[in-house]
Amino acid sequence: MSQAGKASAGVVTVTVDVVIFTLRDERLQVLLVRRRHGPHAGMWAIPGGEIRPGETLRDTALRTLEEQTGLVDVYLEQLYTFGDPDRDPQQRLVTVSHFAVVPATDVVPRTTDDADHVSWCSIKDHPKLAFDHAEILHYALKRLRYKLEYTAVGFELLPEEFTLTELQTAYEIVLGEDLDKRNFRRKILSAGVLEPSGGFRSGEGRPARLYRYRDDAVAEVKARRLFP
Amino acid sequence: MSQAGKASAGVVTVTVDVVIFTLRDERLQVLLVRRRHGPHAGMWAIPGGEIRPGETLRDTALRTLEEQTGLVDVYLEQLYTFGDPDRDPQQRLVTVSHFAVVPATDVVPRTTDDADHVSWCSIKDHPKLAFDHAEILHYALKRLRYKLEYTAVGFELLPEEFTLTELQTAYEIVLGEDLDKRNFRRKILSAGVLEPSGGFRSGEGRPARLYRYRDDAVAEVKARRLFP
DNA sequence: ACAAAAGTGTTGAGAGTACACCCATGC
DNA sequence: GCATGGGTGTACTCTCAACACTTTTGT
Repeated sequence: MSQAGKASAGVVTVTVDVVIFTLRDERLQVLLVRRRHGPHAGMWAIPGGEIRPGETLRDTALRTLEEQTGLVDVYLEQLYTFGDPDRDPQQRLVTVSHFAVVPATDVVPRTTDDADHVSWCSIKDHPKLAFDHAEILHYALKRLRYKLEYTAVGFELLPEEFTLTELQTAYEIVLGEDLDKRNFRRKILSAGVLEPSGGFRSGEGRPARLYRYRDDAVAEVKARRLFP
Repeated sequence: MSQAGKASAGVVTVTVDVVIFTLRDERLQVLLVRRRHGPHAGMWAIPGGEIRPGETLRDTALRTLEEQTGLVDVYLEQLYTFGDPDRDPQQRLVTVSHFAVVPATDVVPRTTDDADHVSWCSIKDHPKLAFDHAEILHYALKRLRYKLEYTAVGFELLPEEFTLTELQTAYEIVLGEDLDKRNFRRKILSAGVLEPSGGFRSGEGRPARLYRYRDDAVAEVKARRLFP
């Protein structure tokens, strides 16, 4: 292929994108922005931006998160790095994608210098996205579902206190399948990661006991081995 | 922090590193190179290099792999991207790390323009490494062990034909624990991913039946759910 | 015949799954 | 008193883990 010598790979722009998940209106949603500038101006995209000197990649992601939602201290992890040479016609663009999970609260998205519209959007019905962002979104969803099965990310979707039915509903929405109430409760309680907060939530029927996630809980992974 | 405007994050160098695993001498080993140039000249490091125009990140990793080992068509996956601002004092260096798994054959490492020594090295007894490469190595090992439990990477460590005892030994070496022979054989055979090649390997005792991995096998993941 | 490695079954314990009714509250 | 959602237990199946002896070959 190309025989460009070393130290001359040309100008490379490194950006960080963050797929921000939440639960709203009984659906799994992501935050999207409409780009104000650049070759994809006017198109919807995953929020993000260039890395700045002195920032770690995670710093850049956290900054993006705060700029768009005002939230700090949320669940965030690095996802995958996309760097195909033709993903942006203007420049060599390498994007380190992340995903974040924020609680189902009333977060008001904020516009920024780069984005003239910001909006929550259902995962299964999103507009056409800039670059290869649709691919990133799919990958993030796959990973979220996957991690839900063997880690405690699920709790990040809910506010600090929640009922068991709310938790079950969150799992059902993300996994896209129904779960048995009695089995769900037995399993989640026997895992020992929840504690009753003491409060109750009153609604239409019998009040539901509120729980919180024990932060001293070790949400350990016990994958069933496929082979050995 | 720094208020560098957009499109001015300065010069960023993007490199791709590849942690190459193999089995040699009853140990899990990785390929290391001794750097010929740069701030870490004379130090051992994980092989890799800068991305070139027209190359995908995977292309760069595959090229590195071929330059160092001559191997093509091996197992390779992206691992994690490291980009802390202080990992190289000279420049902003973002490294997309990968890991590869190559069969336990007699691969002769090759030196390159960048590396005056190349050598296999036991994973648990490696020299001090340049940059944050020790961290990358640890992370790669963790991921390899992890994937071994729910995918078919294990087979990539062996030549095309192998005995069940060889396969079990490979698993034991990587996982660092002993496995029960009967349970191992029952489980691996009932998974339906192996087929007898028809041959036998003669050694000290009774000849062992040779197997190969069925490339039409779907090595599906069945993680046991932790919570729901 | 003996050394050396290959090969082979059973049992008990724990986890997963399917399934239907009573309970506490607000109106 | 009734509608609404909260809360509870049991039986069957399947997978996992522990465990020891026979078979085939080379010398």
